[in-house]
Amino acid sequence: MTDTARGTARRYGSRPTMKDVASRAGVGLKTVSRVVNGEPGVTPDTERRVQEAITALGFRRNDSARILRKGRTASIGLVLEDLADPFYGPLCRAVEEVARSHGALLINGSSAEDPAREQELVLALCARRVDGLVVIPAGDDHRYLEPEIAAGVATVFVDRPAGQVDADVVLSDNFGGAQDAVAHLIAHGHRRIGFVGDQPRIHTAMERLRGYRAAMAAAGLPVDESWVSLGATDPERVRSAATAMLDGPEPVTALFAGNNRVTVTVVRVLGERPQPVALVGFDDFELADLVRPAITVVAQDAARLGRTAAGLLFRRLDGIADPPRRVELPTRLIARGSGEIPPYEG
Amino acid sequence: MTDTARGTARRYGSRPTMKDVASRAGVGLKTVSRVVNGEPGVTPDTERRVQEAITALGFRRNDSARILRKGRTASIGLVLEDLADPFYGPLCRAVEEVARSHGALLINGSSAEDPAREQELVLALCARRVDGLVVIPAGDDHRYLEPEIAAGVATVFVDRPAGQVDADVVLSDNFGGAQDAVAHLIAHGHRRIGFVGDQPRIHTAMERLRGYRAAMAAAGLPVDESWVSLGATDPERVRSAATAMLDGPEPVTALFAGNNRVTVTVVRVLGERPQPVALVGFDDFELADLVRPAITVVAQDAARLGRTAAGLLFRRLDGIADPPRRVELPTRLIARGSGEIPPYEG
DNA sequence: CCCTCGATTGACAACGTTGTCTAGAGGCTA
DNA sequence: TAGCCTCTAGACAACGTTGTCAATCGAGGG
Repeated sequence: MTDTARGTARRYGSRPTMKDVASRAGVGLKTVSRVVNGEPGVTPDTERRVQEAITALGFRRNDSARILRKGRTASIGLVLEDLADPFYGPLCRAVEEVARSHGALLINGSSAEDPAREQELVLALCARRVDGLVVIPAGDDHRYLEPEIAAGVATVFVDRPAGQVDADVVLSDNFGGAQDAVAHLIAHGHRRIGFVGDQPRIHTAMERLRGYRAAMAAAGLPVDESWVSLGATDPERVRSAATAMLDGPEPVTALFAGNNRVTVTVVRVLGERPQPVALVGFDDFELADLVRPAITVVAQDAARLGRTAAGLLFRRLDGIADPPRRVELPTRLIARGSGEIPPYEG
Repeated sequence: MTDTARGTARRYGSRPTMKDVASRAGVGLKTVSRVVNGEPGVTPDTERRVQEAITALGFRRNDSARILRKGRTASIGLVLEDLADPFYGPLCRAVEEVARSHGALLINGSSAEDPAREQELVLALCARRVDGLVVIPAGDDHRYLEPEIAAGVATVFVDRPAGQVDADVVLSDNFGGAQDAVAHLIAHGHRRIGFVGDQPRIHTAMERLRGYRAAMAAAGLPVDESWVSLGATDPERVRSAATAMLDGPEPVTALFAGNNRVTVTVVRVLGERPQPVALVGFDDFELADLVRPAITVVAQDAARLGRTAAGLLFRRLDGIADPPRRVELPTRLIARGSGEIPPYEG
């Protein structure tokens, strides 16, 4: 296929290049480049001829080649746990908005809480030469990122700290939020309070557990180990864990649910029981105010987490190289009723 | 900076290339390429030397260059309305999973329901030479995509049909679902039913309106135009639209809410009124069963929409070139109570 | 009329990878 | 030992763009 032939009838699947545009417009390659990029030094007449050729051929600049040449991809990577989780949607969107305001695209992937998959995704993004990474860690050892960070891939961790790597991190005050939640229940007369949390290898789960224990200790209350469940995340296991606490030998009179999915399941479980049971959940969720009783929660601002992280990232990309920061965002207890239910002694 | 120097101490921000690995291992460039890609024809000893050099330098293949050379990016683009919307999270995740199973990454962006932004995003993705596109249209004219589609960018539209362009499309049965919803209300004795829908330029909004009218007509019921509200999407306007219908001269006794966000707002409005009002919402949402009364909805399977679309897309990428398909997925009426509330005559 | 200067334009190399092709080493057969 | 074949390995071009630099042209000044 000759260049002339390409200029008029191209094969399906192959796209015209600047060379094709150039030969059709009767100008040099570099002139096309100048027109495409709006660089000065092209007469209006030449520019018009080039524009016509561009339109006629349906030319669109190949950014792969541009990226290769320029060394910057104008894209950032986001690795999170699960896009379908309502907590991460707003976070992702917030990161996207910041990226957009800096002219960057967002490539993202879900780790499904699997460290191997997290690593695979992160390294795939590095191979694409994303300018920076926002990572919600699934694993607890990120040393595999060291060569990448050393090579200049700006990296910010969100929601959970990185393992074994010194980098920017943006967290919620999980410890303080959990303390507030449990203190709220204690203030309403509860002494036996259960905690249904996430996998123990997840940092937020342990921080929330720590907050739970601290609040209990601060009130001089003992914690029976049968009141603590970790790692039950699927609805069925959450259900049986909660039921065991409520019907056990030392029955709890209130529950603190460790994340939004756990809360939703616990709400269902409690709804089936004859007597009301107090509940505070970590993470706010839509309609929490419309369930009866309305659910008291410790709210994190997911969008703010994302915005803050992306902001830090672009700060790094702008060349600011001060030591890694650790930002902790406050949580907010939203009392809606379910936390004020007094203890019910069966 | 000499090649030797690069091999030992590289400048921050510049990464080693295959050339660096090759000179460090004392082999040719192509041999490194072979090792990196697991191609045969390398003796174990040579391979070991190359691997050592790779590890020592922290080499990672530059996929930008690879993409440029191979012509395939192994990435697909997804343009949707808003990632923070709980309807799109699962859809996005489903597309991602299909992409992953085909070894592709997902680049996505939110159009924020703005046609100009949709076009900007789509064309940016085309410039990146994504292999294919999944688009949830915001605009109604997609002729700007014609050169891209002609050039081989496989494109599938989801949730709403494309405008002026012949391409694969995956939809929910919005018309049928709306009919079901309204018929359900009619079956429970309602004769004056209001519809609070999305912007009229959105295809799904018009289809649902059409279903509403068809169901009313099928039951021989007149529709007072004060019962139809289109375009009120923000909570404040939905609130006043619903209130106007409920308190107007021809007050409605039931409401059909046109999408998940509208439904949530309407639930709030109804919760503040003394007497119960029947409601069916389009789109299911978490906790719809826990609100009192539990909300009857017409459910779409967002994940299935995404899976189906991505499946069609990869079919095209595998070279199957039959005429564009239009797939319509069924909706499901989930009766939970709010639709069975009988008419209350104030 | 010649020289200079600024503006416009294009030739060429480079970005880092992969596909093609060829060279060389070594083993086997006749 | 010659001839052939297989296997390993590297040289080189190409992908489509952008940065550098040099060439050309017209205008204006001496």
